[in-house]
Amino acid sequence: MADQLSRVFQALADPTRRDMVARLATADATVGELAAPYDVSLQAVSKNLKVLEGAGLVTRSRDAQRRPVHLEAEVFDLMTKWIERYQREAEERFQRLDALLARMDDEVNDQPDDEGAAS
Amino acid sequence: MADQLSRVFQALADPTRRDMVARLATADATVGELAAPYDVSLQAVSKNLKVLEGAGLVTRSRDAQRRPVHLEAEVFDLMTKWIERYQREAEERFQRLDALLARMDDEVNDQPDDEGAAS
DNA sequence: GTGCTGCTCAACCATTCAGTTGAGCAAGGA
DNA sequence: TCCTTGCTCAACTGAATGGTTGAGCAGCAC
Repeated sequence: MADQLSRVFQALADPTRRDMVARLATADATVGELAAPYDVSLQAVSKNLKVLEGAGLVTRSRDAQRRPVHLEAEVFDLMTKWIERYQREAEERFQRLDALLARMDDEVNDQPDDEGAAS
Repeated sequence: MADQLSRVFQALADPTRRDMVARLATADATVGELAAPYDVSLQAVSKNLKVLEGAGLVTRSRDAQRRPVHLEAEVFDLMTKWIERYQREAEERFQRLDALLARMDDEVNDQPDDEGAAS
């Protein structure tokens, strides 16, 4: 099976599942409540919940016949950590490039009559 | 076609593509360079790059026969904005629940002999 | 018990996806 | 000019995905 990070990204790649997560952020809900707004079968919603559950984004408990669904928001950290790492690396690289360009610019300005400076 | 946010999540759901993004964070690379570490055909890598490109995570330019690949890190913001919104909502909800529990606890402590306090 | 509600499981189907191979194209280098 | 390099496109394949329907089960209500 894929690693959790892959499963989280995969789970959120579907607009319906993202919408479910969005709604669960404000309140827990039963499968039926979650299914109501969508024009698909209850079974399809149940399947999507299984995907979210497999990614660790959601847990299901039991209350008589109902299976209330609860959002586990901590899993978001997995993603944000990954994203921020490479966002930061790319940003730092951009800064270095910027500094390099500035330095080259300075050298040109410091020696305006250098025979190599003009093209 | 799916919306961009879906395409970004979808693109990053694959470990190979995430690894490519990770490597592109430190330096641009050609298709061949990117393909080198993986045990798949060049065409497969080219296809994965197309997915990343479709998500806006990457752009390709031209340098003679080579097609240098460049990471566009700004797209990460799309994801982090989505994530942070619902992370925040879930967090606030948790805070409210916490406050409610604290308030209930206070009421019990304030009126310890209330006939309704004990079950 | 019987029946209703809320949900899951199993089987199936169409579509998408990640990989393959084979062909071909653009841009130097001989 | 022909060859090599670096890559893309097209067609195919097997596996996974997202949906369907039908059956069935757990937990109340009667």
